[in-house]
Amino acid sequence: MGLKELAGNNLGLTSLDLRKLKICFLLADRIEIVPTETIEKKYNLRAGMINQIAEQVSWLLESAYKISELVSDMVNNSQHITILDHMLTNLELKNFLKALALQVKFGVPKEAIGLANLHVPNLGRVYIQRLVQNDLAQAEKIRQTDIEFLKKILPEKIALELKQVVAEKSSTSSTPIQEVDFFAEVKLEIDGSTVKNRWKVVLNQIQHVLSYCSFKYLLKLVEAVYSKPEGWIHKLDLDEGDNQAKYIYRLRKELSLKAEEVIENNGAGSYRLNLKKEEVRVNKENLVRMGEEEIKRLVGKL
DNA sequence: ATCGGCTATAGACTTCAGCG
DNA sequence: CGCTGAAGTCTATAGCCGAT
Repeated sequence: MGLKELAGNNLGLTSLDLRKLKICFLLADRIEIVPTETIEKKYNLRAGMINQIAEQVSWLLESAYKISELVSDMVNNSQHITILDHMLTNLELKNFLKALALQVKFGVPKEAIGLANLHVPNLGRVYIQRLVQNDLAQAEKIRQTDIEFLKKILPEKIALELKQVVAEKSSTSSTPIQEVDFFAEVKLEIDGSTVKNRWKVVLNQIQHVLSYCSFKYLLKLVEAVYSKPEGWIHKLDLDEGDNQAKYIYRLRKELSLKAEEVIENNGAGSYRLNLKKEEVRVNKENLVRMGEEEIKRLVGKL
């Protein structure tokens, strides 16, 4: 059904319904990279208004995503699971909301979210569409593409900038770039500054100050996320002796975590952080500045 | 206050010998 | 061979204590 039929209002929709539908159609067009000029004419709105609508709707979608995440956490900890809860815990729904929020925000198709999220200056929807049409939606593909070809489909300055950003992204990550999750947000931040002998970290937007021992354990777990397959580190690599369970227990307690939440155990004597590399940010400068040899050594491996 | 050594206990899970 | 129960392993959670 197009706008004209809707405007004819054969379905007896209220004007409020029509307004909502108009925004839906508008945003859908925008995601499919219909040129802004066309959208302006079709919906009789100017670009500024269109961007504002996208911004607001994206924010609401992002909120819906956050709620779905919270509810699923609550449900995971409860015994009573209804069909509704299943819908809310559904990973697909969460991912859908998150992706849609970003799609609406940037006004690009799903496969181009990562590209838009690179925030390359002046790389707007239209240029992104050219990249998508040339099967260059993934950073890795752009990395492998000759700069001369990029210059043909993008203005030279943007092409050079894009190449550079993509190269930087891959050098900070040891895995191939296609595995990088562009949706990832920082969940754990190792700040590394100290407050009265306690070390600052931020987990899920909540700040904690850890004892040296707990902090060291956390840093070792982070290092394993970077260096080991699946991020598992055996307790004997964590520490000598046989107190590891106790120290992990103390670390969890200082982070207000329950067992198996964020810090997992695999039943074979290994522990890991249930986080992706992209979800962890380490302030290396701070850590090195503290001058602790052991900490410096760990930072060197990141 | 923090750390690390030692100890204990409950519970989940695995292994294995012995039995029918 | 499959089943069962005992023994063993591993973890989470603790407590106590002495050193710093």
